Amino acid sequence: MDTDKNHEINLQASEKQYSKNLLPSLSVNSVLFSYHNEALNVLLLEFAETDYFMLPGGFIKNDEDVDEAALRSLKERTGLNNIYLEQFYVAGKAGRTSDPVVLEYLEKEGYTTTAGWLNQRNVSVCYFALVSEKRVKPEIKENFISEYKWTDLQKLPQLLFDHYDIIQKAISRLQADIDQKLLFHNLLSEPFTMPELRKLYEAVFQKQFTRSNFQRKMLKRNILVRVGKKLEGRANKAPYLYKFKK
Amino acid sequence: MDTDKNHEINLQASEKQYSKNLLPSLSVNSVLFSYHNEALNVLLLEFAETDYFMLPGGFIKNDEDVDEAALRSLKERTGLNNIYLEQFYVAGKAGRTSDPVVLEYLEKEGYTTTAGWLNQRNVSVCYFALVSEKRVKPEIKENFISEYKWTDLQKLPQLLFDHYDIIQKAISRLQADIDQKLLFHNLLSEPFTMPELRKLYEAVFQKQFTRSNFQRKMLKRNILVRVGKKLEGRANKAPYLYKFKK
DNA sequence: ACAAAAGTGTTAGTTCTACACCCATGA
DNA sequence: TCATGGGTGTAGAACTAACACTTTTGT
Repeated sequence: MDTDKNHEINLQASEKQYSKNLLPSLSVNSVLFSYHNEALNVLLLEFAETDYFMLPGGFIKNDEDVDEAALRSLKERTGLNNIYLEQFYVAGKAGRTSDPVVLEYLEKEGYTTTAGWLNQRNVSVCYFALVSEKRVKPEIKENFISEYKWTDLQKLPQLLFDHYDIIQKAISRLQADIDQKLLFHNLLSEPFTMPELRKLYEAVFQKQFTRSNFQRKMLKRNILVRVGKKLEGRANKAPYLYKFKK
Repeated sequence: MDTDKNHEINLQASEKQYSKNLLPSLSVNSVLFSYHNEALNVLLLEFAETDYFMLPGGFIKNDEDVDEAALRSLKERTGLNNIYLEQFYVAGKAGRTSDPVVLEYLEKEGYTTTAGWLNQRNVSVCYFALVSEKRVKPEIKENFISEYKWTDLQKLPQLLFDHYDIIQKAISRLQADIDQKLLFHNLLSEPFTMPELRKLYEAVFQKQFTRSNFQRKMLKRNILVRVGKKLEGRANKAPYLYKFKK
């Protein structure tokens, strides 16, 4: 009974998507990381002035690779072209998109349950992206989105759906890949100093690294080139500047 | 023009799936690994007596988690319940399901392009599964599938779609996870000997491990318990037997 | 006794870790 | 000249890799 009814609802919503040449029941979500103020930040969107936040996402066109869809939706949102993007997870739980906060809001505002993309069955292919600070100017044009903000990972607000879990999985994957794939150069603007690089690692792994050993380890990998000295007005020895070796 | 036509085709096929309560455009595929004859094997299905093979897969019910769908389709195919299953990739290229071999076969046999699940746009959530040898009795009930076989990874036949890439990605992920998540105990039947365990590692990584060092490394991790000696009729010292410590 | 293959030991080399020491800079 | 913080050195521990030696077993 009840499942039959839900099925009808899904079918209708799905046909709407098809009419726009979009794959039904499927979407992408992106965990967009930046490094700012010595902390790892993530881009969040506020849902309808509820103080609840969510990850940016988008749908997939019929004739478009899923990877392309992720790149396109980020480009549309941030204007950025050369973003490092990595697929890391599929969120596929059946009930993942029925969030009480959203349902209550829709009911209060008089939306029918077929109103939009919010509460139908949805499987999401999740990506994380790395961007240098300040390169991004997000734009909000979607329905239900009232605001965006960069949030320190240690101070996450309340998140809708399963987006908290998705963020945690993104962090795990970033930690696993940052060394192997040398991802850090997507988060720092060149040139950078060794202490800056170390603090980035400390933000990513949420732990301290011994200063001297960290420097030795990075230098031994032969992936950095010194490009001079940093002459800052600080009461200490000026650190060297480094660039990432191509 | 042409894209509009394809769109119509997809929509029709999609509605067929909905009528069976299945999510459209989305499926799961499983790379089912076993360890047999000192080699890593993978379960493949032959497509319509063409000598081309493919991975087992299945669709996702409307009210079912994607993970559940993967488990269910494996259970239906192999009868196994407690399988280790891990999601590792999403194959999402737009053209991935149009394989010339399949298209030619369908045309030759007089199928229309809306005939089945074979050549519509499809995004596949990929899992790898680990099973002890001999526990599996695959059954073939699908259309177009003429045979199944376990194949040595070093002797793969020609594969349809992007299934070769998927298998390679599965191996990479298995290599990355086998130590961390102690996956080997899903591939060996207990009790096992240290040489057997070593040969499993050599099959997974396709390289030799020094006998003495491998033993030391595994024992130091404190995850194995000796349960006696193997008294085999072999002209050499009988190796110890081990079980996996829970 | 011998071959085969398992268990154990040894040694040199490398890497990790903690900490000490020195150096440059601005107040 | 002092505090701050970056750069470099070093000794001990831990880990790695190659190889030698010993033990068990069936023929």
